[in-house]
Formats: sequence, C-alpha cells, structure tokens
Amino acid sequence: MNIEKKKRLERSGWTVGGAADFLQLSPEEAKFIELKLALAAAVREQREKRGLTQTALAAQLGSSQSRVAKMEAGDHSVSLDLLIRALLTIGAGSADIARWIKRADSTRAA
Amino acid sequence: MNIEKKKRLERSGWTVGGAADFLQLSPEEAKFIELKLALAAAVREQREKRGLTQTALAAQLGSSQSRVAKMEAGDHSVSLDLLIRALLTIGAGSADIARWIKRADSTRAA
DNA sequence: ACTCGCTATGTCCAATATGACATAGTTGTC
DNA sequence: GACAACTATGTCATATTGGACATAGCGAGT
Repeated sequence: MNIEKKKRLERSGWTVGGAADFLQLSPEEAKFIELKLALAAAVREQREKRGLTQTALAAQLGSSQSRVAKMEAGDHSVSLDLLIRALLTIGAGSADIARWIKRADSTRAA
Repeated sequence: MNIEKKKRLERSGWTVGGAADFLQLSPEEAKFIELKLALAAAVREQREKRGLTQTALAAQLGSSQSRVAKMEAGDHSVSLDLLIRALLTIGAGSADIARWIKRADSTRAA
C-alpha cells in the first residue's frame, strides 16, 4: 500500500487496527478497506455516469446528500451495507458489484 | 423468489420494506438480501471447509460464537461488513468474494 | 464579485449492529 | 441416557452507523 493511499485513508478518518502504530493494518483490515474504497469509487463513477447529483441519489436512496458525499469519500462512518445499497439503487446488479470488488484486487498489486 | 426462501427470511427475522404487506420487498431490497444470504452461506461453507468451529472463527475474528451462528443463519442483525470481514479472516480474497457475490445472481433465476 | 448548483465536512440524536453472556438445542460417543 | 462438543436463539449494554441539518468550499456563468 503506497503513501498516497495512506494519506487518503488518514484524511477519511481511519484509525484502523488495535496496534498503536500509525496505520499499522493487518492484511485483512487492508483488504477490507481497499474493498470499501473500490465500491466508493464505483458509486461515484456510476452516479456520474447516470448524470445524478448526490442529492438526487440520496433521495432515491432515502438518505441525504452528506451521506452520499461521505460514501464517495470513503469516510469511515459509512458501511459496506450502505455502499452496496447505493449501488443496487443506482441500478447495478450482483454481477456488477462482483466486478467492482474483484477490481479491488488489482489495486492491491501496485 | 420462492416460498422456501421467504420462509427462510421470516425465520431470520426480516421485516423488510416500509410497505405494510408481508415481505413485500422492492427489487433492490430483494437483491440485497440475496446477497447477504449468499455470503452467509459462503461463511459456513468456508469455515467448515477449514475445519473451524464457530467458536474458533469467532476468536480469530474478535467476535463471539453467537455472532457467527447468526451470521451463518442470515440473521437480520448481521451486517455485510461483518460477513465480509469474516470471509477475509477465513482467508478469502477479493476475487473469492466477488465470485460468491456473483453467485447470488443465479440464485435469483429460480 | 455575486449567485447558483453541486459537493465537502462537521455535528447532532436516533437507529442499528456488536460482543458478551445465558441458555437451549443438536449430534455423536460411550 | 449421560456426557461432551458444537451450534442456535434470546437479551442486553455499548459502540457504530445513519439521516438530517448547518455551513463551508468550489467551479461556471454572468
């Protein structure tokens, strides 16, 4: 995991892992976060692709613009559940989601 | 979605959707639940494959046996986050998870 | 520079998820 | 059928997540 990514995580408010060290994440934690970030990116990508504003998506989703913003920012206060629900709401199917998740793997190989 | 599946959902404590009708779920809600069930099944499958007890997995995961049981039962009180964390802990990679998620699609086509 | 439409960030309180525990049920062995 | 090992279910206190709101930032058009 490179420096840029760490910065991104720090900005998003992650204080992962019980270990004292700054951002000393276990392999599982790392994968989990990568996964969330991949889906966060997918949400933004798909939303924009369909020409929706954050507010519009929020409405469809029964949520609020700020939540959507946080989702796309990969904020630590948003769960996988919400990300996936957002993607499903946007119109994605399980296969699409699977694809985006798989993509999280290649990101790892930087 | 067939009757058996509904029964399974009811047993797991789902009272989905705002609509009054009994288990009247929107397509997105349905997909979301299918997805959770697919992962729940994957957890059980993988755990057993590695000869772990629920208690053992719980320990590795920093959780408790009862949570693992609920996970595998597809209880409504367990989040996607936990399911995925469990799978990662068991040793799955993003690609595996993607595969199980994709599998949720075929289930749909009953 | 002002406004407008969109996005970002921070903070609330309510809602939901979590680990822990207790307890019941199941399955296999003797 | 008693015991042991494992799994299922219920409940609770605490922690995390969620929607809402306020407000700040930002780019484009005028």
